[in-house]
Amino acid sequence: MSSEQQIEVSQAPHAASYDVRAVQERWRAVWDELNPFEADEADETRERRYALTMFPYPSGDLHMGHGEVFALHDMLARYWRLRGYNVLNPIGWDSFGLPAENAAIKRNENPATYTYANIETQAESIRRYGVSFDWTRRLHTSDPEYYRWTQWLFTRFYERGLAYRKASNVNWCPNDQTVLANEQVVNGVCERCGAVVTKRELTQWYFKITAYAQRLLDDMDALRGSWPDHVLAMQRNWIGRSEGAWVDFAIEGRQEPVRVFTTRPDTVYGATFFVVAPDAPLAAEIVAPEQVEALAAYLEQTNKATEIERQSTEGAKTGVFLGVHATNPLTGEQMPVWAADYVLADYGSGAVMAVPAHDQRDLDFAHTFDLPVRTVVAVPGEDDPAVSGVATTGDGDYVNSPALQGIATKTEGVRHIIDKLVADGRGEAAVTFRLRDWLLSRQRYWGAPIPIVHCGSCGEVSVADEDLPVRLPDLRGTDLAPKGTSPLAAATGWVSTTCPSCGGAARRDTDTMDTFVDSSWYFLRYCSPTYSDGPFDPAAVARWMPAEHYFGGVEHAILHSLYSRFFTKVLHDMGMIDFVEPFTAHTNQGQVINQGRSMSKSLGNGVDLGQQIDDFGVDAVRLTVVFAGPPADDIDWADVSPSGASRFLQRAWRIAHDVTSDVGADPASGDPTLRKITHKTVHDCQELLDSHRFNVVVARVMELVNATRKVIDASAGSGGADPAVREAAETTAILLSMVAPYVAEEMWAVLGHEPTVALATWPAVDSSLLVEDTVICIVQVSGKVRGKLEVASDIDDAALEALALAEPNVQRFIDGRDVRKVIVRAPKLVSVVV
RNA sequence: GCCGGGUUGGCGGAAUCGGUAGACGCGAUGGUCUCAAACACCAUUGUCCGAAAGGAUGUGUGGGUUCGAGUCCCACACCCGGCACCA
Repeated sequence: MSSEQQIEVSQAPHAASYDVRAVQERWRAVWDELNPFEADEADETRERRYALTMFPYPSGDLHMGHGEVFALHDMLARYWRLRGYNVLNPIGWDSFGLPAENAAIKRNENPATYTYANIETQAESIRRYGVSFDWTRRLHTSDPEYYRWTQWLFTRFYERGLAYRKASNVNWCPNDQTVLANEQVVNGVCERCGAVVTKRELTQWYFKITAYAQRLLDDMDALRGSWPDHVLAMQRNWIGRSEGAWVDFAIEGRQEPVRVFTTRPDTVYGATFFVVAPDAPLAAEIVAPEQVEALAAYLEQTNKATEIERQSTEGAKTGVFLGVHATNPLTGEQMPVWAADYVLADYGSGAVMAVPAHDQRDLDFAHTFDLPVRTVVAVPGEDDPAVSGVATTGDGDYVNSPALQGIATKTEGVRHIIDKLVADGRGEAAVTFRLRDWLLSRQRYWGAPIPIVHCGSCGEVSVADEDLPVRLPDLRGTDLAPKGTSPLAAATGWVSTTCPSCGGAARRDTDTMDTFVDSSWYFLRYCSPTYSDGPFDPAAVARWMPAEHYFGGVEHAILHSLYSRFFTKVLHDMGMIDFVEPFTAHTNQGQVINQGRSMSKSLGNGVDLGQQIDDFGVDAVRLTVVFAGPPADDIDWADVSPSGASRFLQRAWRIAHDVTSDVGADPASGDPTLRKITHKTVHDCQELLDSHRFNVVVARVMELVNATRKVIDASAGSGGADPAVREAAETTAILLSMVAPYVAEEMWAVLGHEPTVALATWPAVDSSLLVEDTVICIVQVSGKVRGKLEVASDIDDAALEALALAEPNVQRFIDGRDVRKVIVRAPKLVSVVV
């Protein structure tokens, strides 16, 4: 910083308030010049910490949700910086994606135009919001220098067999005209646009995330306690591990037996029919000639049903007999084989053994089609399902089960049957997962092109590293309109290329990648955003990763988090990084709502972040969201008071202006009570911040300001000369800088410090000031508070007991009764039992 | 149905080691200032009894453990979130 730079501060000595706008302008300029928030790549003396927050998608300007997450995240980042850590706090944009493409079609332009204009707007708003980002590391996933490496990673996954193409029945959004991952279909509708999702048989690209299912599950153990419980629970549900067995069923007319998965191999004796998913290849394969037509009709009916109808558990079961029989491997009985849509084609083998007595779905189906029910577990206290119509699943005595005589528990029964199946060569223990492979190809333009070339003679060939990135051709307007195939397919000049392998004519793959691919590794790129020899500099990543804390929305609890965890594990296996989990700790901030409901145009209850800032100032808005409650809780804007926050900040500012002692005045000579409060506040705030209880930190700073005000006002206005008041005011400025950086800078400057409170350090706590000379001791009689005593904090038990028993009101309640016991917890409590 | 989280004044919340329940703030009421209002400042503010001292009661419901429970245990109710024909 040049020495001639002077920071002008509103110096009117007894001004009642400050000009919020002027202050915001002034300090933003100082931060831009000094860049106090840049991570120091070279500094080896300070411990490093990586503070990560989910990068925004550039649709329009920032909204209240951004205001909340940035305020919370920044409080933590600034706290770490104050505590002396070398903090990496980067920002970027998740800038590929459909909204920009849809906007571009309407505006007849390239999506980049809209995207980068929005990014500039948001960047300006974020800077105004005073978030302590390191702007030198800014990245955008739609930049060719970024997606070059997204493509590079794809080719590495491809080489390892983790990216592959297959044909299957996939989710199709008729509105966006693209396929969707399972994760993007919510209650049968497109998560993005709300259109009812249908199924289509298409060949698509997948990432083999299922190969990592067990590790994704196991490694969550290390996250317990530092990730939200519900996020871990959601991921666990999503992965959906289940233990059971593969059981072989011979099917007439088929050479090989069909393996089906069951979690209840102990109920094979109760299997009375066999069900295949109508859309599984197996159904068409085994159907008897005379039933081919019936199956085709049923399949058509099933496919027409929307996902919502199909997934509905209401309503009668449907199905069609396939005209063949399967053999129960334990009873040898012939069981009819049916096709029914309650069996899912892509789970297990797409077929199940039906045990109607002990599975409600099978029982409902059996009732609909009048199929036999055989109870094999007699559960005590429950009616026979064959009679009651309610399937039982509990432990009980096995009946009709020759191999399970005398066994009384499910666990034992399961193990027993698995052993038997293994011995007979008809099955084995098995684990299946609900998790499916990640469908990553999209038939849209504004994403990273899949770096694969299709060659007539060589087949799929990945583009050579030195030819990356495969850049998007410049398409705009109606060229981008959804047609069911990728817009890239229409760019014929772009599509035709030469085969990297044989040099012959070939075609580029015309799909682009799901934007979740882009965001699965951006946190790694931040560590070395301009690195050109790979997606990231391994040394830089080793320095900063894993991120100590990740702030973001709960809407990414499954998708983005799971995918990022998957990428991290793959990169670990590739030897590029030495950790297996990317985010050590994770917090989901709540939503900002208004009047009990989500903000929406139709309800007219929207709250505009920019307007709030114009009305109350950045500091007051940030303080409001932090003070509203715990970070994970929703904030109802109708319940909070930015004007109250603003009032408090003015009070704090006046404290600094009332300080009349000189810089460096020795606080030791100051008011001892205030000093204790100051040091206790710093000490407590440290613990509160370490456990992310940011709202309580604000409350404690408010208490400090209140206490300081009292001292200033006490001695007829001369209290401002007390060095303890200066100490309190400086402490307030530093603590406040985490939440309300602008007013904190004003305070810091008026207190005679420069150049910026952003370079201040956490106040040292004098532990001798944390010890109270006297404390209030409460005295209970029969568990009720009957007296309070002010006693020396080092009083011994005997003396305290004597004092307590002598207290008049305590005496009154003992009232001559026998004192049976006295519990003394000196110096805070005496409990008298009568 | 399964999984996860929760239920504390008029409101947001605090009490995170089992030890004064209601910190801090909002709102409300009264007051000072003002011709008046706004702002600001001061005081009061869980409920009930009481002039006060003080007492009773009180953290979703019912039980339990303990000298002592918002906090621990058991059962239940309700609310929020996620998943849901995954065999």
